[in-house]
Parts: sequence; C-alpha cells; structure tokens
Amino acid sequence: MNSTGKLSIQKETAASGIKDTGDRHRAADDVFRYFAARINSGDLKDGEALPPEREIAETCHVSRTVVREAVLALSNKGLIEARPGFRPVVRKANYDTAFETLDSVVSRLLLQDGGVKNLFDTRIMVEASLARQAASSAQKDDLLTLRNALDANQDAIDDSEKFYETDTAFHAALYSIPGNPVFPAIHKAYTAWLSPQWSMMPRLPERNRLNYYAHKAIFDAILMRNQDAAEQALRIHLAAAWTQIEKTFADQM
Amino acid sequence: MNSTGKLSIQKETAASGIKDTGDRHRAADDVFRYFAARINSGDLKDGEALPPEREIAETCHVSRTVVREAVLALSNKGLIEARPGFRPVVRKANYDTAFETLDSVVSRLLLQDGGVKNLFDTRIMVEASLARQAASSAQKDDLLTLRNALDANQDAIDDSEKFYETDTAFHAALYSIPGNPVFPAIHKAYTAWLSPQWSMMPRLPERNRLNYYAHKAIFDAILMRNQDAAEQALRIHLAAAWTQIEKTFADQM
DNA sequence: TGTTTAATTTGGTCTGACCAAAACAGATTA
DNA sequence: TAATCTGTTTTGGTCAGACCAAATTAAACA
Repeated sequence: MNSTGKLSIQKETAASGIKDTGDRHRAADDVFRYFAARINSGDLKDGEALPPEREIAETCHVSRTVVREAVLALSNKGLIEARPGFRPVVRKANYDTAFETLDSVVSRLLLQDGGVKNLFDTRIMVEASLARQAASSAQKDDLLTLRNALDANQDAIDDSEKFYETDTAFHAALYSIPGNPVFPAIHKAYTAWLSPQWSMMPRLPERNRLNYYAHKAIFDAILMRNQDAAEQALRIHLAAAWTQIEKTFADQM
Repeated sequence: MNSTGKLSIQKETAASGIKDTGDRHRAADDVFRYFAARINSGDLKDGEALPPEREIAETCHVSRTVVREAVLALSNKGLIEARPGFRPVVRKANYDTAFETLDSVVSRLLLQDGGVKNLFDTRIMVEASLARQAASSAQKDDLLTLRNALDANQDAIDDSEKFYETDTAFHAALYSIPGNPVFPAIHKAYTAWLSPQWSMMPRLPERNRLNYYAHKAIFDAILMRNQDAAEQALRIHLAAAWTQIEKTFADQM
C-alpha cells in the first residue's frame, strides 16, 4: 500500500492538472499549494493548528520530509506560524507580518549602494502625501491624536530615549489618519528597517527640540488645512533627518 | 568522527553565543544565518552557486535534512534562487524580487474584506504623489518618455489587448521619473497583484478612449507644471478605474 | 574537433529511527 | 472539588542511509 502511495499522488496531481506544462514536479510544492488553498478558502481558519506532520504525510501520500518542506515554505511565506516545537498554526493574514517577511531581503538591499537613500526617499514621498491628506481631510479626533502625540513629544525633549518613542508615535499618528491598515504597517516597516541608522545617531536635547518644532510646524499646517505648507514642513523635517543620517554614516555610504 | 560532529556544531553555536537567551535552538536556523551572513558580506557573490548540499552538511556538521531546510528558507526569503534540479545560486538583491516574496501573503490579504480597496487606495496615494513630483521636477527626457507612452496609448485605443499594455506602460513611465528603483518595483507589484481584477473588466474602445483622455489630462497637467492639476487628474482617473472595478466585482466585495 | 555515450555528481524523495519538548491523562494532594 | 504533580503518548527536529532521475562531467568515438 505504501509502495503504491507515491504513485497515487503523482497520478492525482497530474489529474488535477494545475501545472502540467512539462516543468519539474515537486511534491513539496503540491503539498504547499494544497494547504495554501485550504487556508485561503477558509477551510483552515485562523488560529487553527495544522494536522501533525505524520498525519499529513499519510493523507497526502508523501513522506514526512516533503511535508516538512511544505510546512517550512508555508511558514516562510507567512501563511502559518511555526514556533519551534509547537504545532504550526494558521496565521491570520496581517499587514504587519506581511512586511516582516521582507526583512531579510530588505536588509540586503539596504547594504547596497544608495539602498538606504532609496528607501528613505520613498518614506519622504509617502509621508508628504500623508501630510497633504491629513491637511485636507483629517477628522477632529485625528487632530486630537496628533495634538496629543505632539504634546507628548514636547514633554520628552529632555529625555532622548522617550523622545524617540514619542517621535515615532507622532509619525505613526500621521500614518493612521487615512484609516487604511496598510499605512500603519508601512510605518512599522520603515521604523524597523531604518532604526539601525536612526538609533546610532547622536541624541541631544537641542536636536530633539528642533525635531519637536518641525513636528509642530507640520501639525500647525495640518490644523490650518494648508496642504502645501504641511507637505513642505514635512519635507523639510525629513530632509533634515536625512542630512543627519548622512553626516553620521558618511563613511559607510 | 561523524559521531562527534553533531556535538561539535552545538558547541560551536553555543560558543558563538549569538542567541544564548534560552530559546529553542534550531540547527537549520544556524545554517540559514551562516549563509545569509556570507551572502550579505559578499563572501558569496551574486550568481555564485552554493556548495552541494552534502558538502554543506559535512562542513557544518549537520545532516542534509537541516541543510535542505536552510536552503529552502534562503530560497523562500529570496536570498538565493533554487530552481528545481539545479544548484542554488546567490541572487542579487533586487527590488522586484523583494516584492515577489510578498505574493502569497498579499493574495491572502486581497481575499479579506476591503483588501483590494486598501491596496488600491495606497496606489492612488502613491501615484498622486508621483504625479505631483512629475509636475514639479520632470526632466525633458521624462516628459518625452511620458509623451511617447501617451502616443502609444492613443494608437492602441482600438486594440484592447495592446491598450492594456500601453496603459500599464504609461503608469510605469510615471513610476520611473523619480529615478528611485523602488518605484518601478512597486508598480510591477501593483500590476501583478491587481491584474486579476483588471483583466476581468470589460474592455471596450469607448472605455479605452476615456482612459486615454484621462492619461492625456495627467500628462498635460505635468507638462504645464501644475502639481494640483496633475494630482487631481490622476485621482479622477484612478477613482474612475475603481468604480469600474467595484461595478465588475460588486458581488464579491 | 565535434558529437555521442558512459560514469559521476547532485537535488528530490523515501524509510525508519532517536531525542527532547509539548500535550495529555491519570494519580495525588490540599 | 480543584489544583498540582507525574508518567505516558504525541509531535516536531534531527540524523543516517538509501534510491531515483536529472544534470554535469568525463570518456570514447567518429
């Protein structure tokens, strides 16, 4: 029975005919697709655990080896969460974790020439856009959130550690205004990827104060519903930040 | 000698002490990190093939099983390219392929409520920003590229197949203006992820013509260096596209 | 020298085994 | 009865050795 097992799966996959175009057939891929489909279709719900590897192997008529490969692929692609030693659990599709799967590639991209600048420039563009949008359509509670973040920022001028947090929080508030969950995820990714540069920069109360003023200028422009001013204030703010980064890492870039 | 192999690696990893904080130790992770580091450091150059699995297993004092897991992880994260049956090859860090690693997660995200809209909204924001930037600082050759794309677009109005291509090309031209390689990659990702919706929409010469006029309006505004007009023209264009998408997929969203 | 053929390498898969941690069930105790 | 401890079973992580088919290389041949 076992000896015919392998053949049967090959027959099955051939019958399903998803990819019959002559290219190499890997059993692991089939298992991967099988579970990816079951997850996407909702057959396997969020938080639900996958069957044990041995069971999968039996039902799919493959060895545990290929099951492990498939599970690993599922995990690497963020479809499941496989903490070592635990049963893999279906993970709800989540914007935050989506960006996390980029970590290793991005860290490589940041290493190559101009990598950091390329990324930072996209950030400038995104935030400039967010600033405009905030100025044009921020709701009352959005403004309140911003104001609170700004105040917390001001209070932390003399505590560089705390200032960094409130700084991040202020920008985060900006990203949350559109109400689109993609943006907070983008912000999280930016802070994670650029934190190496940021955290190595000298932190001084004077500099904190300047940054606070920059934030205030952005906020004021948003409050005045002045899109152009908001964008400009933000660009000045981030341009200054970039100058700092450049100065700090002059040798490495 | 082999019997002591396993112990030696454990000793080694313990000695290196990268992660000694009590959490589970997976040999596969060690091998993964080892090669990720070698790739990032340039020790293994782009296009260079990894050693054969059996050799890695020997030099790292682990079984081929864990080598395979590590290689698979490397592949899934986009650090190497592992075509079935071939030696894995170090892949140059590349913005395009970075986004490709997101495919499976994104396809899941698009399935959930409002997923497509969330993504499309980010696209609107990005392109609005690009339009502004184009209007403010497009160079002569940028304008020429846009103009050519626009003309090709016009010529293809009666050929819906070709129109789709030239349409994409026009937007691509917009993404290439900043000269930041991240943007073309983003564009590629957008078209890949949203193509299912787009390709199922009815294509008619009248509609093509409307889209062409929309493109022309964007181009004209850019040519006039009118940022606000460029942004507005683009927003109108994409809003109309979204309306179409919504109409086509009314039942599924 | 170019082409065909045989030998070898190498990735993909299988089987069966072992270990340690996790999950489970049962006994023990408060 | 509820909480805690304990021993058994399950399960993931790893290993070893084997086989196959495709890919690579070496050899033989034309």
